[in-house]
Amino acid sequence: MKETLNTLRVLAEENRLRIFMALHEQELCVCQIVALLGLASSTTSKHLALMYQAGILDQRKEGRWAHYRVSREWLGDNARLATWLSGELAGSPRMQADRGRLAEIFAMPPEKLCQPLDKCTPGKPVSRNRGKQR
Amino acid sequence: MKETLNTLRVLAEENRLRIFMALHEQELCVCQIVALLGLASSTTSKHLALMYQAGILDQRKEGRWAHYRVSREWLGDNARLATWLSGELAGSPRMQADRGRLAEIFAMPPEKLCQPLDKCTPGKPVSRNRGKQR
DNA sequence: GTCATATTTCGCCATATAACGAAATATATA
DNA sequence: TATATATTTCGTTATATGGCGAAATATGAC
Repeated sequence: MKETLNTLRVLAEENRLRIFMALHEQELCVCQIVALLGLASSTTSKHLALMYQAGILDQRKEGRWAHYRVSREWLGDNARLATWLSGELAGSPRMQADRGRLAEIFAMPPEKLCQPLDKCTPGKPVSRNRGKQR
Repeated sequence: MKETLNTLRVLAEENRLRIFMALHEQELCVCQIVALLGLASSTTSKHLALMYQAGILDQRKEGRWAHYRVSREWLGDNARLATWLSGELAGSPRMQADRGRLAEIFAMPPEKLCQPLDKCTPGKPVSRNRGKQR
């Protein structure tokens, strides 16, 4: 029960739900999630760590960047919960707005935001509008 | 999203999860739930009210007794979540202990606990071991 | 009516947690 | 090495919430 309870507790927070939906189908680096949520990076990092410790997120470190996404294993083990969540949230105005915001983030010039797909190197020109990552 | 968030928040608490599992397949009155959880009746009542307001529980008032059960409508609308929850929790030692405790509660003499099926009237003899209600 | 009982509401206390900024850590670049 | 940047950790603060007991409410019994 402890684990079930922890899963519910971790997901029962607005910004973590937003993170879940954003990382459900794509991998993002912390700075992108910070830009999406509009929270302090320290706060965002804490949310990500909590979700990672709960097994909901996978982490991939690459240089100074940390990339997160929803764990495939977790999705497999909690398919019904994930399906319920997606079904409930997909049409929510808040999540639709987040999807739009994410498109803006992907389109941002490299000086403004780290660019994980291109090693987040500011200064080097980076192609825009690459679409979904992976 | 608000409603989804509220559902998660309400279920992300140990005693409310125990209530959910106990009321999933049977109706119980407050005093039985108090006996099951071992909490003060005021605390138990607050949990029940929270779950009722979230639409998770139905309430049926009969005389001075209030009977609760998981709402059929809610179960229909949140089947995937309910299935996930039941699957996660059914085998949990805590929930198994609760099932055992509930059997004891059903077997209790009427002087010790209200007996909703028999109108909870202390003093009148009440048949025991009636098995699951409705 | 008065009394007893089931439930809820209220007030209070202790703990958990989400937020921030500052400091620490880690890594790439000059 | 020194600097810059991405991320995490730490310390603090404000708010939310679970717990209890006491009081209030509601209903049945006498």
